[in-house]
Amino acid sequence: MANIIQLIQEKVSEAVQALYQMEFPAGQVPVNTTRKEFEGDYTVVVFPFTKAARKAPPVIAQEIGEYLESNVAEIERFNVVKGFVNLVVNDDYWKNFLLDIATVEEYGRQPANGQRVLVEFSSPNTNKPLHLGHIRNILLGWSTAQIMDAVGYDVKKIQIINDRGIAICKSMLAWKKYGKETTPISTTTKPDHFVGKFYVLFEQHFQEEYKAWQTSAAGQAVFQEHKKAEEEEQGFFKRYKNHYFNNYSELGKEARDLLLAWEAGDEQAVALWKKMNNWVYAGFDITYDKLGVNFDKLYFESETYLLGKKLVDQGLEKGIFYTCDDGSVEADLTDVKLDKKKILRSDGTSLYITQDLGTAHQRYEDFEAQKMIYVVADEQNHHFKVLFELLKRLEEPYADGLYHLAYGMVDLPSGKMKSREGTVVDADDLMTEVVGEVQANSEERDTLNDLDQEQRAEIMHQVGLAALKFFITKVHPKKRMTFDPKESVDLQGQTGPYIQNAYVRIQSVLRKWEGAANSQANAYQQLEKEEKDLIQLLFGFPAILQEAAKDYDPSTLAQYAYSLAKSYHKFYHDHSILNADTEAARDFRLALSEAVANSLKFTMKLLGIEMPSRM
RNA sequence: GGCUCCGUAGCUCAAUUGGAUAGAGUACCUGACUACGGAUCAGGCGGUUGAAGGUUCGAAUCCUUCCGGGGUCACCA
Repeated sequence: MANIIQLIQEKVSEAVQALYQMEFPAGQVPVNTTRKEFEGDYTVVVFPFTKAARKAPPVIAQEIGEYLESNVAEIERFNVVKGFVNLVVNDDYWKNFLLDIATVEEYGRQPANGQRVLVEFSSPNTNKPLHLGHIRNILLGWSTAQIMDAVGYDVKKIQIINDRGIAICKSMLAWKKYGKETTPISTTTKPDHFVGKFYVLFEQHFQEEYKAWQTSAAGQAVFQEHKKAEEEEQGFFKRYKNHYFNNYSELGKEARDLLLAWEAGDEQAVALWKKMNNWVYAGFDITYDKLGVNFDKLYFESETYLLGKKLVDQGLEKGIFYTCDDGSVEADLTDVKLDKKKILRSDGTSLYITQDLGTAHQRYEDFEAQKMIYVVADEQNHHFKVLFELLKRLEEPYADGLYHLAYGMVDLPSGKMKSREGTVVDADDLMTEVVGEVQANSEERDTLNDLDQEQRAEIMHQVGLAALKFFITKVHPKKRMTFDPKESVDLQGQTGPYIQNAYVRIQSVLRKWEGAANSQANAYQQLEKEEKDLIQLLFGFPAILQEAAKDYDPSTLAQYAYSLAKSYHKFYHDHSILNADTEAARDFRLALSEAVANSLKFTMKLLGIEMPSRM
């Protein structure tokens, strides 16, 4: 069956050729869905043809409308408003389309295209638990992976775990000093939270030490010597913190010594490092599991941080990089406005960018993917521009397939999340909270009392996570978003549970219907407006999926799922299904309901949201 | 300061990529089925799309300038 939009485009192109001898590519003919205040399904905008036609827009619109009406069987009639032709597609077309797809579980899914794509997301540090920022990252990454899979790619989900460096050493040191051999089990603490607690403890002790130093003779001397003109003491010491950590701090020295010991392969340091990281991984696994996500491969920074030096050598040979007087290596990207970039330290050790060069190359060797998507917050836009430019200059074969899926940070109503001020929203706490809200709500409603505890718990988890996930994924990735915990537990209105409820209603109807298999749906005449709205939404889905994949933007799917659910709720309210006037109407509406349920389920799956059949 | 992203209803977000009278949810007010699930539906209130110019049949969308906010400009990651 021909796609009606493409058909209209082709025929308009044909009409313009016949009527005005104008070449106009079919693909560029503007066809929009008709605004609801006018009669029609699709609208052709005729302004682009005015120059060639040398006629007034309404006249052109009339002529094109007449051409389509008599040359396209599916076009029943039309009307003209200014330069717009509103076209009415006949009911048979919509009916046939609906019956074709009604039982297709994942209408819109594309066949495999033979290409592979890697999606990197989450990528946590191992010194503290996951928080709200990670959740946005993970939802985006997971959803993007599902979307790429749905349009035909072979997708591999990966994360790089930042398991080394000074941060984890801080947690390690704090545990050694103040931990008294306690463990997650002995304190019945979720293990990643246990490790995070020691990171916080380190920061507290360090802060105390720093405060004391500030008022000491040594601290005051440094202040007097290094302060800028007119600089206040408070501002100076805030700025000086890193320098203090590296040059004066006792705790800083101990932490750095621990890092050096680790790098030298010191047995005790490595053993402690392993112990604490394993605690964190055990904790992450629980969180990932609750979020319903998983990965195909993990990369550990401790294993990859030395990669990249080979690429540096290659770059030097090719003349892309050069060695500075002090022995450090640099790339000059000033011609593309990216300034100069250090690639190696003067002592020959790697930098962040060096690692990323190396891991990109390594991933290509591991997977031979044509595309790699990095889901990383937009504060790293510059870093990725530089990284991609360097990989291009190194003529890496995948360089054209690199994409940084940058997303805006998540703010709270009170402002930015700050770990130092304790305003960071913990991922586990957040999930517990939404599920708790659902539970309270569900008890009032009392619709699940025939189920056992476990089944109920699963449903409430699904509903709670739907609320949380939809709240986040409905926002365009690029935008910085405000996360209001109060609103995120809403279960009414433009929410995940609202969409689930549409699905649940359909399941309930389908359960009640135990009719014969030979459907009368085909005999149905005269579509109701609400039915047509639903069919047109379903019809538009493949294009929306394509768009979501092209733009790496799950939010368009969230918007689609919401409007489909909304239209269904209205349809359900206005029209009786099982008690319809005729058998044909009943059967048609059952088919329509099934199609909507399938599309809702598929779309939500792409967003990482599960659909319960009751709630 | 340079570069970059953003600014839409009180609040949270849309707007078919330049199309018609800028739409949803929320909050507030009002209404709805002895009906297949009321986590629903309908109505009301709410806008100079940060400001001013420009481009054209048409601008929230493109260009210029300004205002406000974020990010970034490390031999940190």
